Amino acid sequence: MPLDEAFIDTSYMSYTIIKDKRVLRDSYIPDTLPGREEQIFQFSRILSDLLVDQPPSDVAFIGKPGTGKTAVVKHVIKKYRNEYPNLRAKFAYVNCSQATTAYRVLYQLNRSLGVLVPPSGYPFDVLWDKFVDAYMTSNSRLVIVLDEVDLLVKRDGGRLLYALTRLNYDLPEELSISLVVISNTMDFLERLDPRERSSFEPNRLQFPPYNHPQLYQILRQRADLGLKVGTWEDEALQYIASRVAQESGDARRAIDILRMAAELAENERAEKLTKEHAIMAVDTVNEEEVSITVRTLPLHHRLILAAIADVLERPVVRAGTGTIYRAYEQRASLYGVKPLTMRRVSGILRELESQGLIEIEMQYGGARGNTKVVKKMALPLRQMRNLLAQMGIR
DNA sequence: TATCCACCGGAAGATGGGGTAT
DNA sequence: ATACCCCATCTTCCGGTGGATA
Repeated sequence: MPLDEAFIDTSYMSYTIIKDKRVLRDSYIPDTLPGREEQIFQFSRILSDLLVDQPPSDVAFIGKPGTGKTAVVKHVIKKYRNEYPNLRAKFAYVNCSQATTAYRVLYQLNRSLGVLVPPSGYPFDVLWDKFVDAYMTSNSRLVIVLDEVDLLVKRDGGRLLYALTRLNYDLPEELSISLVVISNTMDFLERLDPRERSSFEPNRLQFPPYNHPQLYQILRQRADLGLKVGTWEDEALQYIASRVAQESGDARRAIDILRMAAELAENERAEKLTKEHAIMAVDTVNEEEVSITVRTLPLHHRLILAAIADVLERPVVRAGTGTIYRAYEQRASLYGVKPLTMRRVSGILRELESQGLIEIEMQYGGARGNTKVVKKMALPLRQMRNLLAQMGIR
């Protein structure tokens, strides 16, 4: 018997529940996607034009966060790459949340064609020409996936989309560019100006929120792959599934909760992941998420958040933009910085809303005027205060 | 019916900080 | 060193908005 065996403490191992942590992250893409069979079928069918060397039509994936849009795209593209290695087609995937400007998207596209250009400092036209040149000589059809395209369109107004679709008219028969755009909402299509809309009319693939049985299947799949046999109770999965189905149908969130529940169970050296762990995990995931986003917030965003807490503390006062702004001015002078303008603060309130840190409701009319009113924060006031205090704002 | 209040949100320009090329 | 680029963040400016009020 090996000598060192006696010196290794293996007792903690018997409590281990997690088998493969990667599986419990939402970036992991499993071999099958429960509940998205129809979308996979549709998208595969659209791409199948490539098999007869025809250009596939453009597609728009529409659906709320965590409804499997990105997963379906990656899944199907992977399948095509594996099953048809000799296909005369290239796929390029760009996530516009990392590349929010036309310049940076083009930078990514160049890279995926093997052209290295500087990440900034170059004239846009040069990047465009390089891209076109590189594509012309590639001798294959191109499918460009633009994930979170609404972020790009918001800034760029869709000029890049227009340029890319227009390019098709100048290409020879055997070349083509097809766009697959992914978006949370449909309103980015309305943001495009009329000229663009007439040349860009994608097929629409809807991604509805997952329901309870679908979420259960997803969790079941992750548990089977990522957790050890017999270390979890079915009830826990059912609880997460029903909870998430009610509030959002967001699979990403369900998977997060499952992972957190498993970690909680391990931490207290439980033998099994139970429903109680799942219940606790819901709150913990919330806290963790908020804490992470608040930590990355710039100074003035934090001051505004603190000002909102100040105002909400006095329930008599309406937490409208004006009141919040005056509280923020005090915070700023206390902190010794020059306050931003009201226009800017108004915009930041919207930013905080879209980051899920506050809830806003519009109130129209009256002598009090039109204003945003903050209804509540993502965490109880005390917790939010603590968080801000940790960052020197008290 | 006109006006006003108190804020909304688009557009455009300023600012400052990153970069490249010569 | 100089002359260009890109770009996020703010400021400035300004035409809405809709019930309350005169």
